[in-house]
Amino acid sequence: MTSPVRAYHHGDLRHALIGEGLQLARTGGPAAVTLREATRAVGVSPNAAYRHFADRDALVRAVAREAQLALAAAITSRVSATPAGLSPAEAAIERLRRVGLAYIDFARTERGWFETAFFTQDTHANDGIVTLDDEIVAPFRLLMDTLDAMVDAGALAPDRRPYAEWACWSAVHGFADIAVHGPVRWQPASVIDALAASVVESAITGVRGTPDAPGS
Amino acid sequence: MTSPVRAYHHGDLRHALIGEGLQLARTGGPAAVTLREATRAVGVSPNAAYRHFADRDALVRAVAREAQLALAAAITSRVSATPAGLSPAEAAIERLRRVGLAYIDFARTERGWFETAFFTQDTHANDGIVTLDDEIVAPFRLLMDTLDAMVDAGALAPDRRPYAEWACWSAVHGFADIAVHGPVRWQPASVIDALAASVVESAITGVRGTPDAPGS
DNA sequence: GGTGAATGTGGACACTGTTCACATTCAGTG
DNA sequence: CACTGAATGTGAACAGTGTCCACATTCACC
Repeated sequence: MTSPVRAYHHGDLRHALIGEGLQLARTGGPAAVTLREATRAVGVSPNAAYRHFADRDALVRAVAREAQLALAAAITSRVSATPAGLSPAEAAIERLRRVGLAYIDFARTERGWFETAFFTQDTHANDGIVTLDDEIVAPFRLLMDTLDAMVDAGALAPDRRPYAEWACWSAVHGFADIAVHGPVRWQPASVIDALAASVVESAITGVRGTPDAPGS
Repeated sequence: MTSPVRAYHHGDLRHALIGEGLQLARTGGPAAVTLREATRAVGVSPNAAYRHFADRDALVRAVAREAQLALAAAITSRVSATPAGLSPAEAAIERLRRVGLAYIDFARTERGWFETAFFTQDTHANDGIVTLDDEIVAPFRLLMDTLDAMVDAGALAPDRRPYAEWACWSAVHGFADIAVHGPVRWQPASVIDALAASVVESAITGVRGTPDAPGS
């Protein structure tokens, strides 16, 4: 679109740095997204970054937000592929299952992004009161909607809805973390798949209060 | 015991560095345990550390192991305090509940140690086959034992035992991580307590396949 | 007592984030 | 069109980090 080479002004350095940061984070996690490497890759002096980010941390946070969106996209894609032909209740449960499995798969296939998405340094702590909604990330909102839909479809008793999002997110996020960092890490993929499925089923059972009826 | 000041040889530099590393990790997490700071605090030249650790990473891993033991101790202490007078099945479930709550409390009160305990850099990747047992950390073994005891006490159906450890650990570890890094972080302690209790109950329900009978 | 191994030191290098003063370019006003 | 202030990028520098090298000191043992 614009002229290919600009001598001085880059034009959109901020997004270029975020893009480069995403590439670095993808293979090396949040620690790999370094100010000097990102600016070097873009072909700009290290200090140029300071015109667009207050801090290295600000860059990492911007990259983290993108990684969160990538996670949300992966979940949405998997949920959208839910097959037709199920009863409303079955479909709602199947969607919740897909949210969990997509979350875990993303952590395993895009480990660097997953780590980056949940990287937080405790700066910006007391900048006023932080309401929960301010920091709700895209994947979490997807989970909330899915659970609400389960209630609407009669797949989840309304009195079991409160706090259900935390139980689900905890189980899935915890397993994702363990599968990426913990002792499961070296197991063959097929074993991890089985464990993931088991954990997700257990989480669904825990939330609904009763195991799903077996069958196809 | 030994002479208070040694001009050259420290005597037990390795443990001194680990101890200093623990102190640094406690407030600053794994990133704060730096080779130069640890050696400085001990009063020794930075390179002295290389006689006892191959790497900065090796030091951090040694500190991480200590942090894992601290976590295991916190869990054991809480489990040991299980009141008497419950039926064997009730006691077994109560013990599992205490494992989970102690785990979460440790993460919240000793955040730096908790982060350090699960800090892993992917070095030593292909040094031969790594069996699961090799890397099983102390807290995980505690969880396994507790679940086995539940089966013995009739509080958990034997066919529900397989994989139960992963469901439990995932839920509890995931919530701990969220409570420390995620959006729950800024909530008042009472709210986090309620969420933690809810998550643990849900995990227990998920594993057993049916909600616990209400009542004390 | 002497000798080799263990341990600690000092200096250096590359890399990082960050700050300061300065250079260049853009955008808009007279 | 010229000028001027704001936006943006540069260069040199400083402190801090991990790590390697050659060297110094001390310990343990023959």
